[in-house]
Amino acid sequence: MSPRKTTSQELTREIILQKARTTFVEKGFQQVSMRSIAKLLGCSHGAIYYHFKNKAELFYAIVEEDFSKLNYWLEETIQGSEDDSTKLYNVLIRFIEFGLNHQSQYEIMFLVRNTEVDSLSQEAANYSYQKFAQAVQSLAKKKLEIIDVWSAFIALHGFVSHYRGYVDNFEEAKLAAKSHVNFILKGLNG
Amino acid sequence: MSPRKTTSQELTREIILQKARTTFVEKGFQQVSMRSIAKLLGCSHGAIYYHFKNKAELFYAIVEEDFSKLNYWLEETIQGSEDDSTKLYNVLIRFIEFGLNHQSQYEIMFLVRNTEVDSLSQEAANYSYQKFAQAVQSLAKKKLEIIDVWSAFIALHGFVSHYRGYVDNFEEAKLAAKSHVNFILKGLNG
DNA sequence: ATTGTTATTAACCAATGGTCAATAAAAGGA
DNA sequence: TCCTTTTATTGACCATTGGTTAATAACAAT
Repeated sequence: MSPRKTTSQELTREIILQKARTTFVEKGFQQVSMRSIAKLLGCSHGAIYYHFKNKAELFYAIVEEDFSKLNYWLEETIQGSEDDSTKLYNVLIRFIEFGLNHQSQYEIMFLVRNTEVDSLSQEAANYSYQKFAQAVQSLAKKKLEIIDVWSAFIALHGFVSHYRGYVDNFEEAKLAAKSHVNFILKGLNG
Repeated sequence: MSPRKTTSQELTREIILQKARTTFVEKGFQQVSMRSIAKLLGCSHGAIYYHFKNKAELFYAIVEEDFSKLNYWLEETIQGSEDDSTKLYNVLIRFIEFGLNHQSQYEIMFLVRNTEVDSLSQEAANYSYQKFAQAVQSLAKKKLEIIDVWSAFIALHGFVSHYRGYVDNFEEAKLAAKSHVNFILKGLNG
């Protein structure tokens, strides 16, 4: 009989995002229901729909934050003080690192082909790829074919796309990642 | 008031598989419901559960057939009469070709991390990789590191995993596929 | 005919994503 | 202080989903 909580315990966008993030990261998009998030928040599922249009939009709000983190990270690597070949290596490794440490987000951005989330994520994914391509091209020893940069990206994507679910974080796949990156560098430099 | 149809139109495992296959391939695992298959078959969804334990098992029965096709195809390529480097190229291309022409099946085998289908698909996926690794190793010019074979596989997987959903079949991504395979060959031979 | 097996139905269950009228708390005047 | 408007929340409701199961009709064997 209390259709509204007192100010102190009111539901904010930020509080929802915070709780939803950890839950999505733990269990993945499909396995999390709006009702389960509501239960964790101690509110009704209807309340969440007041703050977010639907499940996809709630999720996307989370994803967006993380992707700007990735872009920033790539940018930072380019600006760094190491020599170019080290930087290039780092860009590739860090892409994998990001993918495996933000599996749920990576899934939505680069894997899910669900019409619900598609139009939103497509744009951001493209932007992130542009950042990546730009980084690789500016750091490579020789002038690269754009198609080879694309292949390098696809090969990285394959790594993340496979190891996601098998490992919990980047650390667990670090060795394999390093070796895979060296394989890709052979493709780029050869 | 007719809890059973006459013999001529009886529901068999084969008829279900046939109809379900085309539907799954068209729309993907998640987008197809047991009820929608039943509607196409002109029976109730309960009837399907008589023939298959659940949705995952029905789908897996379909996947299994297609994967034995892939294994056979790889085998056939190794046995062929071309020279080894052509054969190697073909093995890589054909893996992609299979992936893009059987997207729904590929998804379940190599992408889905859903506990419902997992234990079943894991085995078959492993077996297919063994076939692939064996083929690549026997066809390469020089003795390959197993980790490099693995990287090649992961890189191919990335290609399929990305283009699935964007293209309807292999033909539409053929050019990109050829270029990607050449990229991978540089990694293997360099 | 009787019996047992096989196939099919339809009613049922618990979840899900999503909508919406009702309503109470808060905020802002007068 | 009282009245009004805005804002946030609830919970009942809807359609759809995957899955279960008792009832029963069709068939085959005896």
